Amino acid sequence: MPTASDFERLLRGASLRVTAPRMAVLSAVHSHPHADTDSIIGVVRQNLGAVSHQAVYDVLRALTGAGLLRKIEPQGSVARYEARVGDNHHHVVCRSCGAIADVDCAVGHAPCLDASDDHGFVIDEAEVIYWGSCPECTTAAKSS
Amino acid sequence: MPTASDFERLLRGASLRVTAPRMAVLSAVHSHPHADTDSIIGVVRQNLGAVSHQAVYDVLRALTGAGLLRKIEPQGSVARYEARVGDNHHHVVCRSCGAIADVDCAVGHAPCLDASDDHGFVIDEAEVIYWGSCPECTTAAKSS
DNA sequence: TCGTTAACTTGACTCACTCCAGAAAAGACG
DNA sequence: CGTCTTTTCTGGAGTGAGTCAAGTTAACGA
Repeated sequence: MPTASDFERLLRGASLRVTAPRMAVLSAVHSHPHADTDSIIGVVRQNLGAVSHQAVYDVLRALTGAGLLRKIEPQGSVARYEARVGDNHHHVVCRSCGAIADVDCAVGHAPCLDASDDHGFVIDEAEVIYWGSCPECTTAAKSS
Repeated sequence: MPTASDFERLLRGASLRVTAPRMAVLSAVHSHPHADTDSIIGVVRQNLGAVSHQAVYDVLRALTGAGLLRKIEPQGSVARYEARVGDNHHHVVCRSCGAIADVDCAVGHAPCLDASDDHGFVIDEAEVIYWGSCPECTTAAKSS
């Protein structure tokens, strides 16, 4: 778990101003991976008091743009953010409860980056989402 | 390009009632792959006259549930539908203009379906989205 | 310490999508 | 063919994540 000064260093490294909302958002995402925007707002407000939702949206966009956070939005779910960036990992999401877990890349460092026919597109990233059932839901389904 | 009777057979095969809106939606999706809901509504109205957006949403959900259509929704885009189902193909989407193209599976019939650590999840599908730049945007970016 | 400029606040607004209740049509059965 | 039941369609209101815009506040370099 990174400290406040780590976050500050991250922000300065991205030439972003160091403000309380930004620190709080960074910290919230680090401690709540895959949290949706609303939860992040909640966590930030617990730590800072009143913060406008607009500020949080703003900060999230700024940090995502700077590469400090990553935004993921699986179908049927609202936007979620995570702090693991730059290591090209993927996600499993549970069809019934929506739980998300990280999955490291199965086939080397840039999985499936070779499409069989790329239609002339210049591909720079492959995003993989595994759909399935989480342990809890699998158990629940069996016992019912 | 399938004919009206093909669509009718599809609907009956899925034990769905054959109605004009459904035929029109099927036809629209077949002739406009990756179209968003609004465009589909537009095409359907061109063919049928007045149809409520509600009916189209309803039909799209029914057809998607029956496996006749597939819904895709890349980040930052509204829901789109396509008629290619059951062949496990993926998509490239252009970061700048949002264009979508089909990509056949690169590594056999179920690509990347083996996650290195599945956290106990039972995985039944791997969805891959390639991000990049389409030929038009690549050219435009170079010349500017 | 001061000025510039980026960041934050407030509040209204948009837009894809959903919910609801009633009307209409499709399919089943005699 | 006519009636009944079920499903679908219509129209309109509603929801909620996210955005826009204008004005205020605060970070940071000089």
